[in-house]
Amino acid sequence: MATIKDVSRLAGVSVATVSRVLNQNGYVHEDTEKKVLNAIRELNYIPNDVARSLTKKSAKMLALIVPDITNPFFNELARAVEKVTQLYGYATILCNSDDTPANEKQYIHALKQKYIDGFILATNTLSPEEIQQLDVPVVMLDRTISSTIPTVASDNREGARMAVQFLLNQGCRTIAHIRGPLELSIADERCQGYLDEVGQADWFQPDLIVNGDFNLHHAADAIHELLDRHPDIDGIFAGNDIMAMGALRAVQKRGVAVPDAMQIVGYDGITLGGMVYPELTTVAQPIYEMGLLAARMLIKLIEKKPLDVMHYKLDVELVQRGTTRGSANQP
Amino acid sequence: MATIKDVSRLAGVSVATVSRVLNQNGYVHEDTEKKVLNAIRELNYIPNDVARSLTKKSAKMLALIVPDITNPFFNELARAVEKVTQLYGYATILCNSDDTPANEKQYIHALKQKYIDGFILATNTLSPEEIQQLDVPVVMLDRTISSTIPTVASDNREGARMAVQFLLNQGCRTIAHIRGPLELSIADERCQGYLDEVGQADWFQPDLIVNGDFNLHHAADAIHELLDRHPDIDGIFAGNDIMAMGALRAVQKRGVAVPDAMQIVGYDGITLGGMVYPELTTVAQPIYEMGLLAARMLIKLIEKKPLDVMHYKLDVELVQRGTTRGSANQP
DNA sequence: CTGTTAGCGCGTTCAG
DNA sequence: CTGAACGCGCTAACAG
Repeated sequence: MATIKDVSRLAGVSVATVSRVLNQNGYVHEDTEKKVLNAIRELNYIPNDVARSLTKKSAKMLALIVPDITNPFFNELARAVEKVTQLYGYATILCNSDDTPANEKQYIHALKQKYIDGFILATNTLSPEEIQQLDVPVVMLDRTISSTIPTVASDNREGARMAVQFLLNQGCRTIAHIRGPLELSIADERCQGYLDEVGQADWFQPDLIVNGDFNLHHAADAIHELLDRHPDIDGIFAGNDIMAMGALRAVQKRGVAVPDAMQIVGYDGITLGGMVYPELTTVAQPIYEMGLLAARMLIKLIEKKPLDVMHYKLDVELVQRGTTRGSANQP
Repeated sequence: MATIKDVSRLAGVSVATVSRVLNQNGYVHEDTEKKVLNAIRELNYIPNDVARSLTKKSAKMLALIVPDITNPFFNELARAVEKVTQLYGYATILCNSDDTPANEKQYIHALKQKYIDGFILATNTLSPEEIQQLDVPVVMLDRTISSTIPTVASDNREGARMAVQFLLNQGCRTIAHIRGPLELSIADERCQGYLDEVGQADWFQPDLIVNGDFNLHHAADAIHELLDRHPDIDGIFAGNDIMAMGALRAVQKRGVAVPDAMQIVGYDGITLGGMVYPELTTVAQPIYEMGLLAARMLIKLIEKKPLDVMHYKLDVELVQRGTTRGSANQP
C-alpha cells in the first residue's frame, strides 16, 4: 500500500501539497496538481482512512441500530439510509440490538471508539438522558421519546384510524386490535387510533385489545385466545404487519376463511406482506422516505447545519389487498 | 476523552508503562501496575481504537457480506458469526451486497481502508482470482468456488435427495423441482440430488425443472407456468425456502389444497418457514453452526493459526411440517 | 502557491 | 522493570 509520502516523493512535492489536492483545499498550481494526480494514479494510491480518522476525529461513518434485523421493515429502512449516507461520503454500519439494552450500548461504545459520527436509532431501549449523555448526534426513527431529539415517524394515530374505518366500511361488526409493546409510543398511538374509531361503539369491550409484542408467534397465540373468548370477531387490526401475519396464520389454522369470514389489516407495508396468501391489506408507511429523511437529518446534525424540522410525521397510505374484501387482489 | 498520556501523568509513569499494562505484555511491577489501573479507572480511560489500528494495521474487525439481508437465512448466520467474533474480541460488520459485484467491491475496498482483518463471503459475485487478489483472509460461506479458499457449506446433494425421497415416500407421483440460479454451485448440487432420485423415473421430464432464482416472486410465476404445462404435478421440491414459500403461495392461489393435493418441501430451515400456513416442510441446514464454524475459521486464518479442515460439509435434517402429509403439524 | 513541522493516540524498540 | 523517542499515515497551521 502506497502512502502519501510515496506520492509526494514521486511527484517531487511535499506531503502537504499532496494532502491539498486530495482534499481540494488550499491553493495549488494546476501543473503541480497534475503531477500529483499522475503520481497518485501511477502508485494506485488510496488514502488511509484510519490515519485520516485519527487526525480528524471522525470516521465518516454512521450507524443504524435496529431492534430486529429480521424484520423487513428495518431492512428497507437500511437501504434508504445507506443510499443517502453514501451520497454524502459516509459509510453506514447496520447493527442489530435484539432489543436488548446491553447489546445496544455495546455497539454504541465500540463504535465511539472508532470515531463514529452519529447514530440513527430505531430502537427503544435507551432513555432520553442516556442518549443525551452519548455526546454524539442521534436521530430517532419510528420511535419518539423526547422533544429534544430529532425524530422521523409516521402519523400512527391517523393511520390506525384509516385502517379501522376501512374495516367498518367493509362491513365488519366486531373489530379486535392486537397491539404492540406497552412501553412503545408508536404502539400506543396506533391503539389510540383504533379507540378513536370504535371506543364508543356499542359492541366495544376493552378485552378486544390484546398484546402481541410486535411478534408473530405471540400474536398468533393471542389471537387464538381472543377468538375463543369472542367468536363473533370478524375484523382484526394489527399494530404491525408481522403481527397481522401471525393473526392470519392463526385464523387460517382455525379454518376461518379470509377475507370472507374474517378481515385483517396490518400496519407498516413491508414487502413480506405481499408474500403470504392472501396478501396482507395494510397501512403502508413511506419506509424508504423515512430512511432518507432520517439520514439527511443526521448528516445535517453532524455537519452542524441547522434543521428546519425537528420532528417529521409522515402520511401513510392504505394498501388494499387480499385480507380484506372488495379488492382486485382478493382470492 | 482521556488519553494514554493523561493516564501516565496521573499515575506518575511513562506512557510505555501504561501501554504495557493495557496490553499485558512486557514486565511491569505489581505496584506500578496498581497505580496505572487506578489512574485508568479514575479517568474512565478507554484506549482509542483508531490510534491502535493505525499502529497495528488491524482494526480487530471483520465483515460478513451477504447477498440479501432480507433473507432470514443470512440473519441467522449473522447472529452466529457475531457471537464468535465477539468472543475473540473482534467487531463484526454486516454488509448487504444485493448480489451486485459493484456493491460488494465497494464494501470491500471501503473496509480495507479501515484495516479490516477479514471477510466472510456468502456471496457469489467475485471470482476466485479476485478474492485471491484482495490480499485479505476470506472464508466462503454456503458457496464453494475454489479449493484454495476455505469453505463452510451443507451437504446439498444429500439434502436434496432426502427431500425428494421423502416426497416419494409420501406418495407423490410427479415431482417438480424449482431450482436456484444457474451459476450457483449450491443450486446445482441441490438439483443434482433431485435428479439422483427421479432422473430415471418413467414420468420424469427435463421440463419439470424450472428456475426460480432463489426469489419468491420468480418462483411463484414459474410454478404457475409449470402447473399449466403439467397439471399432474403433486409434489414440489424447492431449492430454498423462499422459493418454497413462493410455490406455496402460487399453489394456494390456484385453489389447490396443500398438502392434500400438493406437497412441498423447501431447503434451508429458515424461521420464516414456520410463519406461513401451512408451515413449510424443509431440509434444515445447521445455519447457526455454519456461522460459528466460518467465523472460527476466519479468525484462525487472521491469526495465522493452522486450519485442520479447509472445507466443511455439514449434515442436514429433514423437518416435517404442514406442507407435507402425515405430520403432527398438518392442518 | 508550497514546504516544514507539529501533532492525532498508541505501540514498540532500545537504552538504561 | 521503566522511560525516551520514533513511527503509523495524514491534516493543519505557520512560515516562506
